[in-house]
Amino acid sequence: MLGAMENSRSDFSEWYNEIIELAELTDKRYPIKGMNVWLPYGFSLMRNIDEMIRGKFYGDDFREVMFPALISRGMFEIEFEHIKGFEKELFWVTKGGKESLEDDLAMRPTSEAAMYPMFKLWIRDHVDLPMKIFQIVQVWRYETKHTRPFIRIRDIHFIECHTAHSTYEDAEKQMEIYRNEWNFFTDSLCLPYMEVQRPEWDKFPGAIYTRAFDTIMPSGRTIQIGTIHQYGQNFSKNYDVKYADLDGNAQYVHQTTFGMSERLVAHIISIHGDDKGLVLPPAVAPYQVVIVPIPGSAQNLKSYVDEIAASLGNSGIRFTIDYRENYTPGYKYNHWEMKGVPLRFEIGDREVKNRTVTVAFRTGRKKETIQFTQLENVKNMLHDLSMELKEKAHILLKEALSGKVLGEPEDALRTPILCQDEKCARQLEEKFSLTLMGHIMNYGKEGKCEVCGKDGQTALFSRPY
RNA sequence: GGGGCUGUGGGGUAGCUUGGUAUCCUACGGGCUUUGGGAGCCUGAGACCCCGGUUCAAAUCCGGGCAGCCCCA
Repeated sequence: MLGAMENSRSDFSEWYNEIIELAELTDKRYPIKGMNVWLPYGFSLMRNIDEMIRGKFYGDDFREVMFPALISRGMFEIEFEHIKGFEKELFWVTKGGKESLEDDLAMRPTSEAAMYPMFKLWIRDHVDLPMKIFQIVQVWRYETKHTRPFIRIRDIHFIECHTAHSTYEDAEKQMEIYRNEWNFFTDSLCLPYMEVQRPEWDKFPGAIYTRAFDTIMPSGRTIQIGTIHQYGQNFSKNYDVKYADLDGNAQYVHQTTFGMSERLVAHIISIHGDDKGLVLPPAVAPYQVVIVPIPGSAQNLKSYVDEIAASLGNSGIRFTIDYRENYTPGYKYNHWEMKGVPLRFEIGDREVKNRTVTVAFRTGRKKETIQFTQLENVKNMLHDLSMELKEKAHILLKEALSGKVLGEPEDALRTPILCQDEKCARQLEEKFSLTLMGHIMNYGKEGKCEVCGKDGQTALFSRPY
């Protein structure tokens, strides 16, 4: 079956659908459009990502909360562009048992409308600020078109931060903190990204401005895998979230948000995967090491494997031992490569006799044989492997930006200099048959607008997922 | 938003044009034998997406629904 993956870069969609099933990440046979079942292996990966992110947020003084999934019409329908931005993708609960509800309840598509009425109760005084909370929950969006696992779904594993501050400047500082956090996350996951300023007409409904973290897929299309939003006082004025400042005057708070989702998994699969299957970043791989014992003449194979396991356990390495009978070592090698396990230990007669460990790297580097006493180096090996992943992935992004796009026609992505004028943007969208994502903040340069010649900077036009 | 294609054991498929007994591979259970890059033999279980229509008879033809995939904007 892996044969179909031989040209992973030329038929990305087929490869993507197939590897999700083979690696047992989710089961997409659940009979409702756009809703898939997280399987143990896939959910373990997601949970490890959650934990990595959770740990960082706790360290940055966020507190974790869990809001109800339902939002009343009244909370939502505060007259505001926010609701208009979401009204077409809400799921509504309209009945309780056999009775119609007097007031329909919306399933949250994101949690502003759920949280901010509570913020109004919680925030009274400047000492209550800043308020920084996050939650990791499911959100629901009624996508009507072309759902795909992890990329466009109706039941989304979502990570959202919400903050409230006394001043716009404080909120801006928070935006900078988000950037640092995002850097940490993508470094752990070995993902490259662009920070893109969304154009006015494409920012988050209700935001003053939106910075999206866009990245490249092997198909040449781009995907947004994170966003940070500056709300200023747009929401607080509508939800009446006020605090008393030092002089006792009522002021509206300034707010920000940071959102991520299971699209992180989509990008990990896509950017690191190869013809053999997944390649998972060591920081979040369900198993960082798989031990494959190879039966032979050695009597004490199991006890030696136990020694190795104990050593890995003491080092805090996540590992599994594949003792399945009726499977040859070769089968197991392929199986765990497909699952993306970063390191494989092969333990047979030779290793038992010499007290060594043969280590195979998922990135394809030549196998190494190390002494048992060198096992403490496993963390370094995982670190080296992470560096390899990062480097390869960053090269893919840079090549895409320079026009060398993987499997797709070369016009899948364009990066001209553009000014702020919507007319110029629309003209180029028409010309390229691509969508403007915005100006690239971290890879761009300044120059003259390709259309009108006014001051501008590098912009990203692409076909987004 | 527009268009196209497809639903057959867990996965991949043959059969559909021309209506009548459902093919093969893989995975799975049991047994034996094997194990340093996808082992072999024996054996077992497992399927026509749903609803309606046409017909003596529907996997096959028609309509609707649900689901999946692809292309364009």
